[in-house]
Amino acid sequence: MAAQIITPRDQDYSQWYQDIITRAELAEAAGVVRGCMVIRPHGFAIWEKIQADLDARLKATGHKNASFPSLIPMSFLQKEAEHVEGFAPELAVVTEAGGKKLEEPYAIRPTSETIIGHFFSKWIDSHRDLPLLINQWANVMRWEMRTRMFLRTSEFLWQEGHTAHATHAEAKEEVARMLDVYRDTLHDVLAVPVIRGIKTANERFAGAVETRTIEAMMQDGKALQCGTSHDLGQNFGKAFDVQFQNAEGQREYVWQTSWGVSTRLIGALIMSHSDDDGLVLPPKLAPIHVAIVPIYRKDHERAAVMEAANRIAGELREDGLTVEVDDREGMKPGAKYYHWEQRGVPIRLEIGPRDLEGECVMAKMRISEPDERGRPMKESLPWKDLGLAIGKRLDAFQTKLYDDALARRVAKEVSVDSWDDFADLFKGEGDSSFVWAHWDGTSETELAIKAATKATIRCIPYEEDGPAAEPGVCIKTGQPSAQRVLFSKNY
RNA sequence: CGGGGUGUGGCUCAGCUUGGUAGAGCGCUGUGUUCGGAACGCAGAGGUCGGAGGUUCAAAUCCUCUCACCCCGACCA
Repeated sequence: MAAQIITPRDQDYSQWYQDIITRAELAEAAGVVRGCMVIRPHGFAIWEKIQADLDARLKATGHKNASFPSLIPMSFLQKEAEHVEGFAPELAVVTEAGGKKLEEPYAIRPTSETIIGHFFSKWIDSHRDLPLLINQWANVMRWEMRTRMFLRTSEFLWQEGHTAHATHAEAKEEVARMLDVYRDTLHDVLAVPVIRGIKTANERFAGAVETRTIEAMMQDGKALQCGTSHDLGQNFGKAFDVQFQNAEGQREYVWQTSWGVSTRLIGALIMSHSDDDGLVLPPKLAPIHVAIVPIYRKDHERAAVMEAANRIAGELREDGLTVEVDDREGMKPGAKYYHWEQRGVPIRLEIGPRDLEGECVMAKMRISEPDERGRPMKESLPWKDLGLAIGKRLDAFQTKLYDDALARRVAKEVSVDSWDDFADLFKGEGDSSFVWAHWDGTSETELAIKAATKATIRCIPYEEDGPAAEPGVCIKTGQPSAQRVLFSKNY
């Protein structure tokens, strides 16, 4: 009888989320530092894989990595009025260093537009210096009032891109390009389908002219903002005096962009694919692809089985797979199955005396339908060309996770035209879905809807990512609307 | 910042009302039997009860102060 270690989703979704993180050893609350977490090796390995993939994409689009100080003079933050207003409440500030009170306090960076703006102004003189395409992998600190592991912690890891361009049109292209890079990463690597769109003024980044977003639906129907890309216009250019001389010899302010994704993506991963048995990882991000569980009773069996297990592991490693042989003594095979399933290992191989005779192994995918007897479906695979067979199954698994996540989202997407229907969808505490509805375009209406239902406008969708554009009337006020926007409760 | 809660072996907690030898389960160490979906026996190790002060012959327990963390609301990747 299986011990109920992970709280089922339908019983307590948020406890389930915590349990997954704990059991998979992804992270734990730091405890000694408010709102911070420790990302454990298994969680960090996933982050490193996301990083590696995304970093290659950023370089392929012409960006270069750099590193700026994690402390920012307070006066820098105050140079852009909306920016400081947005971030001031959540700043951690250093007022003393080296045993002395500082002349001017430093903020621990909540984001780096200001300090990078400062250096851009030093580095940019001519239109020939543009575009300037910089990325930084960094930690940032935002003293949030309420934290949740990976989704919102006081300190988190991210990448922040910062670019400067000669024209607004060019900057806008960059904003769109980078949002698509994020979309591609989420689709191809995380296997998380997203909707691209534009944020309303209420949800816009502090200091931006326009904020674009990718929004994913979690299994409970709530939205998670997975990445953003901002058109900063000339706001920071003016605040930090970032000017260049154009080909005609005139001085102009640069047009800037910034964009980022964070360790929140790991939260998105968990809440997109995992089940009541534990973490589920897409093969492209799994730190361990294959776990091999040897099965034996007697000593002579053990020797033969271990020999075969290690030999197979070696062969699979040569095929480029990461393989773990679970040779722990005194632990029954069943316990080992659960161990690796909770950690999200995509495929498990069992090898025992029976398999030695047939020169095969039993393979079990992390997610599989039950067989005729209601037991987990397993498949016998020959030793010959095992790496090939596993590779195929991992590819199929990667695709399946995306398809399943998309299907779940589509099942919870709905267009509504009456306020009663709308309110009904968000009635209960945990009720949420992706609701496409008309909106009159005003902040007042958006806020009124939020106050009534806790649902907010996640984005005004890209044409290709939302329902076909058709005019209508606002769900709340009856005023005219050009297109439907995406409403949901969010994390 | 408002409201609530919790601090006791590594983890989850009991003990506190009614002061009197610091406990359980899990985990850990050793050992033997087990081993194809979460095994069991035996023997062990491990705790200044968040901190400071007070009351008392005696404080995990009562009182005062304090610190930290967690949860619920308003902000955010």
